[in-house]
Amino acid sequence: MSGKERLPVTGAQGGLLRLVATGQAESRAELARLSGLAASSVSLRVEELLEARLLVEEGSGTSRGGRRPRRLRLAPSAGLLAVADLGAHHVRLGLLDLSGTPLAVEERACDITAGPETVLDWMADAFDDLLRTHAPPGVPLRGVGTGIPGPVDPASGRVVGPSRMPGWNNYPVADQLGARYDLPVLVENDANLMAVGEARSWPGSDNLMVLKAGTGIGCGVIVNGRLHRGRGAAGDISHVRVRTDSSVMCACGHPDCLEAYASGAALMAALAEAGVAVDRPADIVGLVNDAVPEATSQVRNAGRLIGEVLTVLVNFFNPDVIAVGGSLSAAEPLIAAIRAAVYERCLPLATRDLEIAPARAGQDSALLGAGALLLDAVL
Amino acid sequence: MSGKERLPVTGAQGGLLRLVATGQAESRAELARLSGLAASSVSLRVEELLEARLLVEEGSGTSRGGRRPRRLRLAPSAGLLAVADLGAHHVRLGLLDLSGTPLAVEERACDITAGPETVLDWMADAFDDLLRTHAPPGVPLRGVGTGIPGPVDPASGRVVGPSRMPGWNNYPVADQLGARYDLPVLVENDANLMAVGEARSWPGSDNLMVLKAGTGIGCGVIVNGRLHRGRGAAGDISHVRVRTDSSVMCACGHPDCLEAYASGAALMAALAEAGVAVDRPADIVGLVNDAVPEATSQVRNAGRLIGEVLTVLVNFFNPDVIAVGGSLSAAEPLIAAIRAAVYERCLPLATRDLEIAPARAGQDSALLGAGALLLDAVL
DNA sequence: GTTACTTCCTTCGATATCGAAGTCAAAGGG
DNA sequence: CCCTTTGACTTCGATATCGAAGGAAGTAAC
Repeated sequence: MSGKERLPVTGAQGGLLRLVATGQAESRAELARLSGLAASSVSLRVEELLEARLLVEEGSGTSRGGRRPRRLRLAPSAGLLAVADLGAHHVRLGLLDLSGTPLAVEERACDITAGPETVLDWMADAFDDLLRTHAPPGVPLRGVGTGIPGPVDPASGRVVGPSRMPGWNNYPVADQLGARYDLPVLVENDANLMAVGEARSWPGSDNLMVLKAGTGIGCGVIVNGRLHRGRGAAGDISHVRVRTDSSVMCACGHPDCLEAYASGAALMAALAEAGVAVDRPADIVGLVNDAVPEATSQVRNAGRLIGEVLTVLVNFFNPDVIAVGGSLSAAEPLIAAIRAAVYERCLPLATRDLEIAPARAGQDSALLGAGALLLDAVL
Repeated sequence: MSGKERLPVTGAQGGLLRLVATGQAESRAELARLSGLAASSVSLRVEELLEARLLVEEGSGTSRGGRRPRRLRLAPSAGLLAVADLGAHHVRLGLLDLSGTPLAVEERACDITAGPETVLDWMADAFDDLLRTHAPPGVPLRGVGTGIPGPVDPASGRVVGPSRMPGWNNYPVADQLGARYDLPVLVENDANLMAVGEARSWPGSDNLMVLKAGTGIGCGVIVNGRLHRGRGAAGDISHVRVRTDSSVMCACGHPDCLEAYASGAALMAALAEAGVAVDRPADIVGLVNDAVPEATSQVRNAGRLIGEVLTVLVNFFNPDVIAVGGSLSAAEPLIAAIRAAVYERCLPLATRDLEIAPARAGQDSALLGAGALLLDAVL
């Protein structure tokens, strides 16, 4: 993360603006409760933010038994964020306002193997396109962020030892974007962004795991409401050894990695061998819905293997929620099999209040997550 | 945790006092740096704390190139904490000053199966003994805490579903201690306390796992410098399924739990079967040091199994440190086998800066941890 | 309609914090 | 030795925050 220009706010104002932007607070009273500031101080700061045209007052909210609150909203003209979610073959691009609401989202084909210079330049051009076509006039861009389908060193914004991204190793992604934009820049692993985006859909749950079941298997971890990065590699579960009868060598050099059995790529390979050819992992969901036996049994087996890995993590981490996203998550047998494995084997204490459910935030969750993290950099 | 009386400090004073108590700061300048307060504000607050006789000025520290700092210490008369670490057959009892330094520690035999009323009353009597014999006159007791060898619900201070503690299930431990002391009371799982105590010995490491290898296998997790509780059960790894040839049923009702193979209890049973009888898990260390082949091979195997479980957690959680404590940790082959398994199988990115080492805090780590957590409740 | 109560928000004097400037006390270099 | 530099505090006026009190605007019950 790097960046220079920030919103023209001082100390306490930033915190208040953030509470409004994230939707946690809609009135001065809520701001006072959540920020811990005195109600009088909140009123003063809000007055300044209204003056600065970063907030607007808009009608009134619903009464909670007394006077109705005056509803506060982020001014539409406060700023924009340009965010991307880079995948192996596609990119999702989005333009968000500062509250994280998408103004425009589009998906384009993009070959990540073309190398970082090409892809990032192309991405920046696409951002410029989006801004030209969808940005209201006079609204400034405040930040730029992208998700990367591989490990990212959070401090330097570099890609570190990615598996399917030739030419990207150790490339300073954040620096290059920063050179073009002179704004706060965010570069983060895609599963981590997805976790942050998803977390907003689970208010009250401070500890969650977000599983991304697509071509690969990714996982993002939210601890105490914040993204857990560890030393930059946290959340990786794809190269955990699973208990199986057969033995398969994974690309990482170890035998019997979860990814070699339960990823979308592995499922596609197994189905092809059984005579059922599909192009993309998402197509497997269609096969399952059409009750193609090979597909259902493969997906169920993948769910069981994933679930067995999760048992360890559930006992250890004891999350409130496991949200399952990614293109395979639409296959019901997958989640059913995960649930079965976890609930059977985990400690009752750990599963007592555990919810295992499909992700709620939808396809844009990584974009929303990028917006949420960028907001922290902007304020 | 419950409690009423606190130290007579207001807002900012508490934070400063804590920084001194935890040893993070020794001078006004350090307090200013760490607290984020202005140097002038720090001086004012420190003046008040000196006035209140909670801090004392004591000589001067070493210069960092300029004027020497005036060293600040917690006043010995600021208060005491009474803490205990309840085990299956023994209790360690300690009297700490507010900076967590033990004034007195002793270990007594104690049968936890006697039930909570008996044990807790006995414990309180033991605290009173300690206070009579070792407390300087006029120094008030500020808090009471104990570790429990089983799961504890952090909110209510109750024991929840313990395995080897008949009669304790759902017992309101915190309430009973609170009824006798009218002070802040802390009740926490023993491995968690150990983790908190150990964390202080690893400055700069914000994410650590502390493994307790004794009669059972426990684990405490520090995330971002703070104890991770999850929903109250976090850190449990003893009932994770391990990969083995044979199949053993665990007391929890599932086959092949880690505890059934790698705990001190399991090792003792296996050694007895091989004709080598020992009384306590700690005795196994002696056998290993005497190069008794059965013992060494059993311990090494236990280390391998523990290490294989840790691989999953290292990839997922990506800690800075895994500290191994408990009575078995003195056996070098145990840690060596853990290291071998983790370094062989984990992602290089995850093990790049990972340190796997014996616990540094020694036998009193749980007592120190109880002191550290109590300090938060007291300030 | 009247009364009681709740919640939202503002006013205003008391208090806490900040930060720039200054003092104090050491280390290090000719 | 004297000077410069560095860091550790203090002083003091400017600023931000607090909190008690009160007005504003609603709900709920009778």
